[in-house]
Amino acid sequence: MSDNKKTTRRVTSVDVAREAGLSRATVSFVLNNTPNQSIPQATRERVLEVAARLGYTPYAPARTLRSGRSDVAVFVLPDWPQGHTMADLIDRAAQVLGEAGLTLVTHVHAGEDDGLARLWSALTPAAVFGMRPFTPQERESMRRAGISAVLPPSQPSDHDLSTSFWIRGIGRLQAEYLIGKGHTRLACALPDDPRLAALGRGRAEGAAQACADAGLPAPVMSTLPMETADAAGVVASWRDAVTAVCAYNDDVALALLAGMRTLGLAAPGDLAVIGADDIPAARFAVPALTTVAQESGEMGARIARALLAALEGGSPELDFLPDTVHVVERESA
Amino acid sequence: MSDNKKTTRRVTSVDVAREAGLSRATVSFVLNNTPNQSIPQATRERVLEVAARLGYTPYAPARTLRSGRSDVAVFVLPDWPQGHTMADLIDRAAQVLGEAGLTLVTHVHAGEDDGLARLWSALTPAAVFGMRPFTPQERESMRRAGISAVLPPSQPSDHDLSTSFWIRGIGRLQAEYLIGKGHTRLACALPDDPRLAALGRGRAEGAAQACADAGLPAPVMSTLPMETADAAGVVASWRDAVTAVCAYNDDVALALLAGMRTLGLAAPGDLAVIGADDIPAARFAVPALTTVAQESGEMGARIARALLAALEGGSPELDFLPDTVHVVERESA
DNA sequence: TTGAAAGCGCTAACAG
DNA sequence: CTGTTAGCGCTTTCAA
Repeated sequence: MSDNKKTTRRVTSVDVAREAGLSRATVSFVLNNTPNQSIPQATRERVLEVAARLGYTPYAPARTLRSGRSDVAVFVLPDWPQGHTMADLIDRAAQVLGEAGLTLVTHVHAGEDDGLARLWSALTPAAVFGMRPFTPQERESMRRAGISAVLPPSQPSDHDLSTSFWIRGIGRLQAEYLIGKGHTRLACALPDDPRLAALGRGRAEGAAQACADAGLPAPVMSTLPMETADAAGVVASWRDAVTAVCAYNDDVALALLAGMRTLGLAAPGDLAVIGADDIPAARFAVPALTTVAQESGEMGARIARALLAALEGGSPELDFLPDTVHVVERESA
Repeated sequence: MSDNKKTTRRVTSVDVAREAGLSRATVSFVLNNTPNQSIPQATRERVLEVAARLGYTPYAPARTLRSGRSDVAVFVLPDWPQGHTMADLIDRAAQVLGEAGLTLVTHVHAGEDDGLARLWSALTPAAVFGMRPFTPQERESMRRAGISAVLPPSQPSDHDLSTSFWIRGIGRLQAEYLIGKGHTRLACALPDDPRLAALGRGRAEGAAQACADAGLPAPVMSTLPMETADAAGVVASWRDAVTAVCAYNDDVALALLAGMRTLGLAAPGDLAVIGADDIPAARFAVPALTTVAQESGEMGARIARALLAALEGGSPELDFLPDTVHVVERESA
């Protein structure tokens, strides 16, 4: 009749020990499979049985406090909307990390305040991955929080995602594809959303690089409003000067196509359009959108493995190689 | 020259106390703004200054171990791709929770293994929100982990998101809109992706409810493959029997439109189509897609407030009322 | 083979 | 007004 008044007290290893008639040490040994301990099979089973029966769960804070290491990895995401690409990446990364005993969580951070410091002190992650390089201050706060595995590393380099192959490579691949089709005057359609500005610039730089490598003039850079009429205006402004465009992503490409339709222009005849990300809507567009897709799951796995390596004390090797990205050829380019 | 060999030791409150020539207790009091303590302003400033200079950060595990409460909230997300809607929801929820001192992280969980139990014991969250009701086992594991604020609550009810207004309301609103336009024979286009099956069913049930309420026959239920040709097949199978369709979401609606185009059919003349979620691509479709949009930010705030209330010991009141969702009328219906 | 005990960093009751 | 102290639950040496 008398139900427990408050929330029932947590089941600790002491409870298990008492119930099993053993000491906490013994319990801890079997629960952690501590090597170099000769525990009789009978005792072992006894502990396991009692633990299960009592519903014992190790208590993370105590464990972390004692061992100095937590089992949490954090991916810090920017506040712009994430799509399938990121979802796949996270899924695979979580899987790889999980196999190594780490639990992956994500945290979206707009980058304004001191939010990240709060994150470290609320979570004490063992490893952190960010979509953009961390500032020296952020890096310092992580060091203080004792986080040893951080990606990307401090030196801006190829590891810097906003300039890495992962980002620039997309633009480069778009431009190379278009150039391969015989186009010589390109444009880059940049995203309207200010949060996407840096990414947009990164991808456009990749495209510019490809043009330079091919001895072509630099692409025209235009930011593309996400309204059909405004998009049409931008398209009109390109008249004759460009024959193909690298859109920041598929959403932008779709806006472009809509603007062109308004003007009575068709892709790829009047203007070739290539997108990025291969969202579900891309294949259903008219014309079906040619786009760049990424093996984001594979990238997630690589990130996870790099993080794990860093945890082991190695220096994180993170390479976003061309093999993780490819063109999906449809009709628009 | 000699750089510190290992990772420099963590700065603890003892360090601050020593440096400031005070005791840890005093330091703790000022750092936590403990009430009912009369600390001279001078001492207070001294502590703050030293703490800042040394770069002191409280250590979560110790704090949590001692106080029995963590500052972490977790949103458990299903493994299907999340879009803008969820991003907005999470952003706002994080903001509201942040103001209350809680840090929000998300974790994607496919629902297969014991992943959630691992999550609790790696994180010790104070509050948890899930997109779907938790199973009794999961609920039990949370209880054991001492998590007091959980949403949705145990009793399947309106709070059960897969049957709540949040989900069913979408389908209901789609159908009501279509019925309001004079349609009497509806179909529901369900998602192909098995991960989306439950959600799809929920939305379709809402639509069926609306038909029943209007004295109309139940809608035809068809799952729609995400391939133009296959989608066309489904559309063809509806011939004459349906004049309007509620698509699970905008991606499905776009596939539908593509299939119709193949058949030489146009919306809304031959078949009216309404989507859900209002993705960016919706407005650029031909014809522009009429869809149902949600005030997901507002919902995020409500979830956060309900969680906070639960933490205070109140019973979580979570209502997804009609005011969080509305039709965006464009051309396809 | 198992038990006793120390201590991780922090908070809060209790002394002084 | 400030310092001393007792644990929170866990791991892990060290002894028995």
